[in-house]
Amino acid sequence: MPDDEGHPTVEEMRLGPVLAALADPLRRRVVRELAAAPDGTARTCSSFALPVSKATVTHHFRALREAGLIQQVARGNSRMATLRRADLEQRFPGLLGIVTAEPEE
Amino acid sequence: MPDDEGHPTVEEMRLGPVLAALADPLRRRVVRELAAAPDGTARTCSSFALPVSKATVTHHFRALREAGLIQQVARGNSRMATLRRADLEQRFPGLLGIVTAEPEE
DNA sequence: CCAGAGGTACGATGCAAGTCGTACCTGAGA
DNA sequence: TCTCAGGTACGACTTGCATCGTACCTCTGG
Repeated sequence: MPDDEGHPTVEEMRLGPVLAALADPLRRRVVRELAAAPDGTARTCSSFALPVSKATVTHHFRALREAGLIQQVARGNSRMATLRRADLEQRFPGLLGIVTAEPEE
Repeated sequence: MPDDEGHPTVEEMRLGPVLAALADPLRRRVVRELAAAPDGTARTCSSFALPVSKATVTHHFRALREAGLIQQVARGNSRMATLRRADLEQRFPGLLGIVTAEPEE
């Protein structure tokens, strides 16, 4: 069962929601940028400078979080997002590499 | 440029449409069944016995075809569908394996 | 030749998704 | 303390998607 903030466990990750989350180019961009950074890198939602409103940013990060792609932890004022790299590699080996290999859109 | 029937070339395959096509469980089921069969296996749309109407089946196969996942060739009365296994492995290595590894839904 | 099966095309419908504005809450910092 | 930036919640709107029925085309088999 997902926790209070909607993070599924590794076993709870489903391919359908994961692929649906990655079908959106903005969300793939977030995953790509996190994957390009050192493992464990935590960034705020706003640091990605997505070309949409704040409300829409929240919407996209929820989709990523509930699919299991990222983890969000409250850190003071903001919520830092980290890529669940090891979990993803265990559950869907190679998927992250495919997203990373995609050229900028 | 895609051909008359909407098949993209390997270079034209885009991750977004491919992931969007695979986000649907019915379409993943088609890909899984084709991937489980010997390479080159050609099946008719109706042979998958999808639990939807004929019109919807056509819709799903078009999505798969235009994303580049399958190839459809007219064979007499029907259109045989084959998995573009080698093309997919070249363009998105490992993706097919991830879909295949998914348990029946 | 004709009936039927396999598919497509088109229009309609219902629902989910992406988007936004606004209001609101909560820490950080002046 | 007060202001502001980071996020969330909610409602509204629009677009896209999955779905269907129906009509239609085209082969194949009797």
